[in-house]
Amino acid sequence: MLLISAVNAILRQLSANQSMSEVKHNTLEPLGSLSMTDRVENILREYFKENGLIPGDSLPNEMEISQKLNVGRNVVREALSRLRMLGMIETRPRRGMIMAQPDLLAGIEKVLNPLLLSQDNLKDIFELRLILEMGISEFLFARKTDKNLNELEAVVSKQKDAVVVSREEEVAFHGKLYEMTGNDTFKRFQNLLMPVFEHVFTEYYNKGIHHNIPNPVTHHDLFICLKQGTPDEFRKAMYKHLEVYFDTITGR
Amino acid sequence: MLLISAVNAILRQLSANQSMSEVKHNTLEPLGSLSMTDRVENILREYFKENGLIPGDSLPNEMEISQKLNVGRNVVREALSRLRMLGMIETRPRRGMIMAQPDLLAGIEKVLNPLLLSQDNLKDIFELRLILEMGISEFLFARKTDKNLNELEAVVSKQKDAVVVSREEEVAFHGKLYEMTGNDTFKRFQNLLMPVFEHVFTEYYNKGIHHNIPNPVTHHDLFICLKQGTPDEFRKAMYKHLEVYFDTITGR
DNA sequence: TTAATAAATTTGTCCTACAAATGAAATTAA
DNA sequence: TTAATTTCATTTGTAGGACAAATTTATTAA
Repeated sequence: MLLISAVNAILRQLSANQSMSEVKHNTLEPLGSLSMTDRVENILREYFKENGLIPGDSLPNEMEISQKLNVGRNVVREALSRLRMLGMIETRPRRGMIMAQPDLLAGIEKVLNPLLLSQDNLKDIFELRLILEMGISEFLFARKTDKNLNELEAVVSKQKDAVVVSREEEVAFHGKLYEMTGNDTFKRFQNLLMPVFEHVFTEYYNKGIHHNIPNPVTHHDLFICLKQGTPDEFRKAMYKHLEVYFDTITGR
Repeated sequence: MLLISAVNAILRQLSANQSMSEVKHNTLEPLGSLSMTDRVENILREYFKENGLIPGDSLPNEMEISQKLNVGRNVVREALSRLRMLGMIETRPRRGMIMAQPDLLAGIEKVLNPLLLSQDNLKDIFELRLILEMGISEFLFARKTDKNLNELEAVVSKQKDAVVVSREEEVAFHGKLYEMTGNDTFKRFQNLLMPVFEHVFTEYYNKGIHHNIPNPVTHHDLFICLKQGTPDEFRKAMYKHLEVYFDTITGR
């Protein structure tokens, strides 16, 4: 029933493939030749949008879908399995499937394997972190509270004025900053990027292209600046703090 | 063969579930009870990492995996289907499966349906765009070229000093900026965020909370600033340009 | 009317089967 | 012997059947 409104579009999409077995190897297929599973996945996602489904809405059962689309239940299940992975749908035993709130970062999370990503992607992620760190000033100052600042102080007090801090301390400090933006997605996103960032930089650093930064800005300096300064001052300090990284992008 | 090194760990993980049919409803299962497909998906991703597989490496075939893991081929195929969607693996007919370079943003792309995302997620995305726009200055100035600037000029020349520009012009201008960062992932990421950003803002705007910005900074102003100014000046101009959005986050 | 029981529905899992595709092997021709 | 062609074997993609578990719904009993 639920699928009725989409049947026409679906049939249109599938009709070209109905007599697949005869033509598949005759027609010169475009590079992006899609499997049935790919197509069903796309059809379902479009169907969700077209029909304005929202979390909680129930979906037709697997058999109904597979019959309407004229594909095997296996194909439908593979497509649904993908959507389930992304958090778009949930199945409650016997109650059938319902729409859910997808996890925005689930897809990226699973894919963040430095060995698999292209060099370009790795470089992009490296830079993305720098962009983000430079962009959070306004949010930090708009949302800093005494409580937040005290917690941040607790983090930096362990590091004193150290120029070189451990990986854990680095993550603790910047992680706390991300948290203070009040943006959970941003925080999670940054935390995902961090290991990749380090992976890229270590690789780069091991190539022996080092620069000594004259007057390094420590975490403690940043803290003071966040407490007493302005967004612009903080950003300038952050730039200084990250200068060794920024140096890598200007080709120096 | 390829799976041998992982078999022990795998068996350990699966052994608790071998006699599933008898115990499933007796033992109080933790909330995050995983399906076989979920577990196989995790096992495979771990296996990729543990064994340091890189793009091009070939994988065991489906039967081998399903036998080694002692699950049905369907379960294995559902897990593989997920990984294929993320671009982690590819299958070449008859040659079997090989590792591939995953598409970093494929997962997010599929999930960006404003009707499904939580209000929190939508707000986060909205803010993320602002963070990114504020963070790109250094990259723009590091990578601007005469060619780039000319292309940007072509975009703004169509808009003159207009304060209100169409959706297309908005996308064209800012999209060009993202492009000029020289970071393809960033550009793609921003372009994904844009529609969501607009969706959130329109919703917000329709609630009638408007502010007149005294001296609006136009796209043309930004262009001039990028051409002749400094990163800091450009960022200040960008803040002004986006002020109507920033106003929404300070609770005004 | 309420409680207990039976039936029906739907997902998760396993299994079998087979077409298509293609690399490898075998066979044939020069 | 070598080259070309044919045959064979392997692996994925797809279809479809079967059944257990779980839970909603319907039915029956008190």
